Amino acid sequence: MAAPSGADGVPGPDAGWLRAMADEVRAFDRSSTAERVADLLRRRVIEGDLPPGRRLSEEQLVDVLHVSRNTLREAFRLLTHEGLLVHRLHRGVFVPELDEEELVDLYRLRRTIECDVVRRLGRLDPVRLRPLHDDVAAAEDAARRGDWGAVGTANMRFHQHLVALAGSRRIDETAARLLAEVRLAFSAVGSPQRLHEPYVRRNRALLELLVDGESERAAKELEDYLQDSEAELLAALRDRAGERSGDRPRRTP
Amino acid sequence: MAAPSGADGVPGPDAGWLRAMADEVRAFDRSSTAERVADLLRRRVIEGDLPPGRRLSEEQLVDVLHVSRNTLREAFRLLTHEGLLVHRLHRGVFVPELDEEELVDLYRLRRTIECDVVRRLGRLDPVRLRPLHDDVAAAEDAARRGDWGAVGTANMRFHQHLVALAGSRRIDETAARLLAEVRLAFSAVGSPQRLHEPYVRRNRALLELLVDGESERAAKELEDYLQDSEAELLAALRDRAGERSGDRPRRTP
DNA sequence: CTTGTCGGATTGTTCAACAACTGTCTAGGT
DNA sequence: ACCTAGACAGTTGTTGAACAATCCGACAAG
Repeated sequence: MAAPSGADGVPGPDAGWLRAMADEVRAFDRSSTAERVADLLRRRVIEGDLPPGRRLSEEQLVDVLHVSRNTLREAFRLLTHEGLLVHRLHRGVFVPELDEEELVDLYRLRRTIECDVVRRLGRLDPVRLRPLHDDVAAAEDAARRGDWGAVGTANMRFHQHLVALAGSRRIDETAARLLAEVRLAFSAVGSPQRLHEPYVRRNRALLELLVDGESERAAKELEDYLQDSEAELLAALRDRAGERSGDRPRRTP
Repeated sequence: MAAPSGADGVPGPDAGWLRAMADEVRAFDRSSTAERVADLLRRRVIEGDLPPGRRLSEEQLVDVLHVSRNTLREAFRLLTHEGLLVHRLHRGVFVPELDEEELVDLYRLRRTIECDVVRRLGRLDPVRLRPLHDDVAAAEDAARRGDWGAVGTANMRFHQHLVALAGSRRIDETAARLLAEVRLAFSAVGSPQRLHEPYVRRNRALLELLVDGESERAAKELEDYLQDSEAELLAALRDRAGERSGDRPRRTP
């Protein structure tokens, strides 16, 4: 039903044709207005244009986007479900501020999913690893150019393609949510180079372990990888919190 | 921010009081008509009152529930995101019919999360296992009474409390969604006794492994457990599908 | 048996208005 | 100077109605 497979009838030679076409149609008429608005806002939030803690006014956005309030609210709901906005009753929607506790929680589930996916992989057809190769190559290229934003994007796509190897819709969706939230944390931190550069190399190392079918070792490596990433992000977050409370003098000295 | 913990201030002796009260208030003022409607429908769907494949008419529900169409649609969105309803453009919302592929996908993520949570547990304070004890006891009690619906409910709560041991909000929420979908699959299958009875004993066995701190063995046991559960559900689903296509004669014999 | 067309029914989207709630500010008391 | 109660303005929650777009079955023509 909800599965986009065209596997209803004959699995004849037309299957590829039909399925590709069906997917295209689906992508085209995807219910539009609300989702288009959601796409727009999603980009803004992930890109960091909207700072964490900021409230998104319905009235204001309705004027700018020329959509009805109900439609806008539907877009809000989509993004809220993705974790990119938080909704507080009678107060509106806000760009979430990930505190340390939230970040730990986020990485907890991320480790669970990604490591488990990798551990269960075993040896697999090299063709399926192609998207991962492309992502690593893109990251290396962007790193050479010094475009750390692009490096971050490529790294995120690497992880998305990594979990996609499990071939599970629900895992893909859950991972997508988590990775979007991770990017949110990224955007709240300065110095993107220090944040992304080390993981270009580690992604390649991870990929090579997968090519060799060393899924168990790959899972172990990924575990450390994510541990380090979390620690670094946590440190950056703590620094920022320190600055914030530091530059404003105490009320009663 | 979004975390509903009341652990902001002093962890003094009042913590229990305050937290309980805060939870109660929160449960009360989460009114938001849409959420109340969603709660109502959620129960109906999980309980199996609404058969899979059934369409929920907006007009009809608006009349019965005395809410506006927009509000009802908001409730639909909430449940759609939980996987308890599917939305087909210009056709309405339906109670999903889980086919075999979907069920496999569902259990794939369920295994990933539950097993990983258990594997990482290690030895832990017996107090934290108390909810699990209660759930197993409730299931055994209901089984003695022959109330297999209650057995199913207790088993589901056992798993919810199991993953709660990880102490992660995101894991709790994801598991809740998955378990709701599992119940959906249950309701689509007859003979609840055969479906639930074996797992009462297996839940107790699992719990005892946890009491002994044998988290690695517990994870392994849980893996088999879920494998069996999936297989049984798949078989039941296949049977039902067979009956359906069987009682209608072929068009061109 | 397939293809084209029509009409009823249902959903998608928008709008405007009112009710309910939140955070802030002020007035008054201690 | 500090605290509390109450009013105020601004925002969100909810409703009902309206119109456009789309689906579905039926019916007719090739």
